[in-house]
Parts: sequence; structure tokens; C-alpha cells
Amino acid sequence: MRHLTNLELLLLALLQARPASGYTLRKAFVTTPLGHFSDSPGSIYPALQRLVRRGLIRPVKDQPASGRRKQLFSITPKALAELRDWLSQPITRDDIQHDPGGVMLRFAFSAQLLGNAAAREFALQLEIRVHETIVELESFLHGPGANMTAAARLAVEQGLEGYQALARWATRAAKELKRS
Amino acid sequence: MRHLTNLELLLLALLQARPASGYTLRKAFVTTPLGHFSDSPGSIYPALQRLVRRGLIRPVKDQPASGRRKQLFSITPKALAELRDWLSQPITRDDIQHDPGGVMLRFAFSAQLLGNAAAREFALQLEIRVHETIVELESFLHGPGANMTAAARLAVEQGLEGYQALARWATRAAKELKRS
DNA sequence: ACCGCCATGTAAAGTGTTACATGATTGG
DNA sequence: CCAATCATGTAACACTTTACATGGCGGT
Repeated sequence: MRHLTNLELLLLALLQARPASGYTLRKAFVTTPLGHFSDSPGSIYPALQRLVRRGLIRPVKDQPASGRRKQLFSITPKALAELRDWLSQPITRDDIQHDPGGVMLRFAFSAQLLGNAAAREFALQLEIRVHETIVELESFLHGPGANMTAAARLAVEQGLEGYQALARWATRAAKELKRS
Repeated sequence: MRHLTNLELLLLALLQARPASGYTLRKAFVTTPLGHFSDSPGSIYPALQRLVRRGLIRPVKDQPASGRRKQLFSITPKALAELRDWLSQPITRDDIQHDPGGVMLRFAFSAQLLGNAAAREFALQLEIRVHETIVELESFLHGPGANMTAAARLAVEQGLEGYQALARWATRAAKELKRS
């Protein structure tokens, strides 16, 4: 069983909330700023077909009484297990550096699927890993990256400050999720 | 003429500084945190071949007296023009949201190719566009996104704070580049 | 009657990832 | 001399992007 794309996981997470059609899902991508996925039909419809083939979603019999045809999909128990597994994976520094969008995606849906306590745990773990990443970057700046051009150093510092903002956010998120 | 990938543009920019071999370029990806590109041979060697085919780089006759074989590449005048064009493109909100890595890549190399004044201009323009992006996100949070779940709202706010950090960085970068 | 939006799909092309394959050279 | 690293490549595969294609429904 091949691994699932961020797009496929996002589709599953959205369908877990409520069954929806390809078109509805597409619209959600355009109107919400969550993760930047393509709203083109060429990405979503094939993705939905893949999910059907893998037995993770199922077309719902629509009431064709009248109105436009609209193929709704709902997730299967297998998909629910897959989602829980995805959300339970530990965060790695590699995730943070190579796929920050996927990390935030996981956070956004962990409350929905695993509860606020789990989301809070996620934020706390994220904070730890981000701090590790910051240390790594700082030691690069003081070590091998000490004699870069001014512009290159500034570019690296931008990354560093982005991580620092992320760390601050994670502490705040954990705090806010505690109060509920 | 098809558009160039971030990877291809990065290769050109690195080769502009000094001719190098595929292996050397690969190592640079591993040891520097600039943009996260794959260090796998399967991405770099085909990319170099594409650049050769398009007449943007040229293999350099190596001195095969002894030592390991090492195919160095140098860029052509055509590539230099392509690089300057790339760096001179205006920054769009779309760039910032969909390809922030590409934006920082452009910043990092604009000083090298166009001078510090151009890099400073770039930072100033970036600041403006980021502020626009922030306004856009904030109006989403107060408008259609007002009744999201706590976790979803936090996720969006993370994006917002990332942009705010980027804006602060841009002002600082512009200031630092002024002093030179 | 017609334009535009809703709604779903297909086809082609290109890129990146993973894995595999090969040989030379340096160091212990 | 044996292992690790240097150094370059190829092949299969899957995904995303872009463009094209189709048809029903709603409003004017």
C-alpha cells in the first residue's frame, strides 16, 4: 500500500467532516487559505478516483430526483483508521523542514479527529522539534555559514525567524487549547 | 521555450558564481539550508542535461591529467540573460503564497547578480506585497473564516504570523543592505 | 435562445522521487 | 586489498499542471 499524498489526506479529512462532491471540495480550496492546493479538476478528480480504488472513500447514492448530478463521497472505516494513523505520527525535524504544510494540516485536523487534548499534545511536540531545528540553523550560521554574502546570510536568517515565529505560535496554541 | 524550474534556476545561479560539477552542486544542497531541494542524483543530473539541451550551460573541458573524472559546467550568456530576467520579475502575492521558497531564492541571488541596490529594492517590494497578503488573510479571518473551529483558526493564524515575521524581516533586510 | 456557471472528467507532458547500476579512487 | 566515498548516470513510477471536452441547469 503506497503512501498517501497531502492532497489525498486533506480530501479524506474534509470528507470525514461531511460527505461532499468533487466540486464542493474544489471550492473549499479556493475560498480557504489552508494549505495551498490546486483547485484544478485535473488534480482533485483523479485523486478521488485513487481513493475509491484503494477503498478509502465510497460514492454515495445521490437522490437524483431532480437538480444537478452531484457525486457525493463518504469515507470508509479503513480511511478513518488511516487518518488516525497519519495524525498520530511523531513530528520530525525533517517534516518541519521539508513539509511544513503537511505539519500544519495535521494540526488543523487533529482536534477534529482526536480531540483538543491531542491537538495540544501535537502543538507541544511541534514546539520541541522546532526548537531543535532552530538550534541546528543557528549552529550553521555560526559555523560553516559564517562567511556567506550578506544577502545569503539574510536569506538564512529569514528561515530562522520563520521558525522562531512558529515556535512562539506553538506555545500559544498549546495554551489556548488547554482552556477547553 | 518552457519555463525554468526553481531547481534549474538555482543550478544556474550557483554555476554563475563558479563552474561546478553535478556532484559538487549536490553537496551544496546537503550542506546548506537554502531552499530544500533533493540531493538525489535522479533530480540533478537530468536537470543539468535539460540545461545543456536548452543551451544554458556548457560542459567545460576538464584537465584529465589524473584524479577523478569530474564534469564541470559553466553557464552561457543566454543563461545569464535568463537569470537577470528571473530576478527582475515583479513579486506577486501569488508568488508569496504559492512559492515562498522561490521568492527567497530570488532574493538570495539578486545581490550577487544585480548588486546590493537591486536586492534592497527587492526587499522593499517584498515588504509591500507581504503586507497586502496580510490584509487579505486578516479580512478572511474576520469575514468568512470567523466561525471556524479553534484548531483551524489557529492554523490560519500561524500562516498570518509567518507573514508578519516575513514583513519584519524584509524591513530589516532593506535597512541592512542600505549600509553598503 | 443564449450565455454563463455548475459539475465532472480525460489526455499529454513534464518533473521529482526512489531505486538500481557502474566504475574510479583514496585511505587504512 | 578492501571498504568507503567520489562521481555519474538510468529506469520505473506517480503526481501535478495545463488544456481540452462535455453536458445540464438557471437566469434574462
